[in-house]
Amino acid sequence: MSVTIKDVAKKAGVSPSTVSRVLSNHPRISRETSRKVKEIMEELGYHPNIMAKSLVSKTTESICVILPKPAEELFLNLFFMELIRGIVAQANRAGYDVLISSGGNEKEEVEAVSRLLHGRRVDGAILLYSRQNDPVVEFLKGHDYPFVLVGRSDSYPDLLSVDTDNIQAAYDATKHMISQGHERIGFVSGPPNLVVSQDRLKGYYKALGDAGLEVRKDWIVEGEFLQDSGYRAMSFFMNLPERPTALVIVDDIVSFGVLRGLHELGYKVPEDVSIISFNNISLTELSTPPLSSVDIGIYNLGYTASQALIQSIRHDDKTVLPNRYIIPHRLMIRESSMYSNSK
Amino acid sequence: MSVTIKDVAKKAGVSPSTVSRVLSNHPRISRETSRKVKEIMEELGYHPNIMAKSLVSKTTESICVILPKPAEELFLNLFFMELIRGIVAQANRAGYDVLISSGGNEKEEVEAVSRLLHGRRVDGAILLYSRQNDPVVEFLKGHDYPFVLVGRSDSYPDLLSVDTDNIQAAYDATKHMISQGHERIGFVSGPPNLVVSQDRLKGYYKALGDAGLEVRKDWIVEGEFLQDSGYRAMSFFMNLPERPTALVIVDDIVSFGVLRGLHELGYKVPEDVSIISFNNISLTELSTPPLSSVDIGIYNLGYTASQALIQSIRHDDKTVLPNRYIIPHRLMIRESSMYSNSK
DNA sequence: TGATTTTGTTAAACCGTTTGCACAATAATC
DNA sequence: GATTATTGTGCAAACGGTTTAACAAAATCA
Repeated sequence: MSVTIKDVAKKAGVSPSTVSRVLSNHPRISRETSRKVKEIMEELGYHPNIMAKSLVSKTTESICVILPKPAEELFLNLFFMELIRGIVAQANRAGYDVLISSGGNEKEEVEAVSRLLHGRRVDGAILLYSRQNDPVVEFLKGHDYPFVLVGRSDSYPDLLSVDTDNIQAAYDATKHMISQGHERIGFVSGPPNLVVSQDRLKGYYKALGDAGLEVRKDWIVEGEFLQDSGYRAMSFFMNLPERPTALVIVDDIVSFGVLRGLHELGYKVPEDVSIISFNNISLTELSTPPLSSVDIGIYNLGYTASQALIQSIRHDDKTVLPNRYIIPHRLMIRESSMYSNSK
Repeated sequence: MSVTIKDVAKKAGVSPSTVSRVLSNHPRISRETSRKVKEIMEELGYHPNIMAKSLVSKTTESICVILPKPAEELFLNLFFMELIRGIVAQANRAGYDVLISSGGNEKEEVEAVSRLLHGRRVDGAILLYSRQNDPVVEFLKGHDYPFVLVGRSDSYPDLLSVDTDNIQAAYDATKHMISQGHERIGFVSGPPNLVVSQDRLKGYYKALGDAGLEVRKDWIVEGEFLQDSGYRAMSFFMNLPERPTALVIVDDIVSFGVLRGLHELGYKVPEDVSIISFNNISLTELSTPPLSSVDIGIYNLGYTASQALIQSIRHDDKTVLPNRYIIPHRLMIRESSMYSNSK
């Protein structure tokens, strides 16, 4: 049927092993033989059978990405796609293929991962934003399979992971507001049990502290990563006798809620309230006004995760590799915070 | 190292072939043997080596998805992720794995696909929104590999494809505006060379015709799938002596531009202008006001594509399969078009 | 009861590669 | 010129399964 190494060997008048050696650039193959064999391969349209190859080499040159179960927060799709792009780009460059898998629930996820790794279909796995006590993590750890975590590295500080420095990111965002002249800066946080919420809050505290500004509990509101949370936070702030003039918001999607609320009440952004949030999903440029946001380099997160995983797969244990990568962030200042608050 | 079929065989006191037969539910295996072997497999933690299996079976139980080269229009990410979710869900259910691939340019894409299919790494491919004269399509067609097109089926009417009935979708959207009492309905189209723009325009014409409404060339504007296009279309319309009271817009992202422009000029949606657009990407609910949109079932497109491809891979040529699947759409009516225009 | 069919199992070949070892031919060394 | 190293290639055994053909034992038939 399809042309094999033997066909090439026969036609070239050499043994299959020689052909194989030509393929892998074995040093002991003569210039001449190599040339001839390659010619025949071209002529016959030979393509190595990846399955056969990985059967003997015990390595598949591919990795898998486990998508968290169906994202309730739809906008996460933007996140994931960007991550996947980064992952695929780097993997392909390194000669690896990427397999996407997802399960309806945790049990199915473990089954999928188990099939892929036990069945020797992939060499390692990338986990996206895993929750704490993730059974998939336990599985992978238990079987010593190579894998890398994207985000939430704090839940598993000893594991290979790629993450954002959320404390610093929040520090920078808050600092930006301060440098615009704001002194009354509120914070809209996410679910308090998530490390990302905690870290961003910490950065906010730190920036206020460093600037000698007072922390006011009533200028901090917790919520979900949902538009509605933003809306509610906004009405809370706007009803205060003393209102913040700037808001640092834990996620872009929450900002959309805030924007909408402010718009309904007739407040102007950034004149009445300045806003900056996190993640810089592609919608931030589209909102009215365009939203300042901390770009956390999502593509880069994926790219680096892929790289780290492949490195760890190929690793020969002679040297020791870093197990934690922090991707730099940067402020994307847009209209929503372009206003100098001169008292 | 890892436990093989032979280990199981030895421990169970049977031959490897028997174990293999147990695995594939061969009818001639006795109840008793099967039970015992399965027990041992469980005990030893046996997992079949997929590589070995597919080496002999010449089938990999996996498919690949070719991502178009880096989307300039970022929002396409939402599209793709949703599609991929659908593809992966159905593939996994059918016992197939999904491999994601993307190339920086057309040449690389062909190389990637060639490696995957010639190398017997995957059994078939899914192409997302391929352009016309796609070299990847030519490659797959030329080698008789199974594949399916998502969208743009009109460029290749004879190939297996999954698509939306864009004419009908636009017809329905326009009809909706008419039923709200609008008689001056404008259309914001996309690039005129794309089949999707053409089809949606056709549907718009048809609906107007059926309702006995006049088609006015100055109420039709062409542009890109970009926010800016919407903005420009909006200013064009608003400067006309006789302005439309409703707009049918070829894509959600374009609508965002329109919304923004209207907002800046102080027009109210839907009171001054009603709006509906297409695709219902997850942002439509977030805009101010929430945007009416024709949901084209993106997840479903992916799901069906996956199904169709796997069916075609497994197909035994005895029966003939449909080669074109149309995914139903439905109107998602939100605030932007909830206004009865009584003259 | 002997012949025939059915049932359950196995031995061996094969799928397409890689790779350790052997070996001849050539080159380098003394 | 004999000895040793180097270079280029082939043989055959894996890798972990599936599958064809063969066969003994049990069941069915006449």
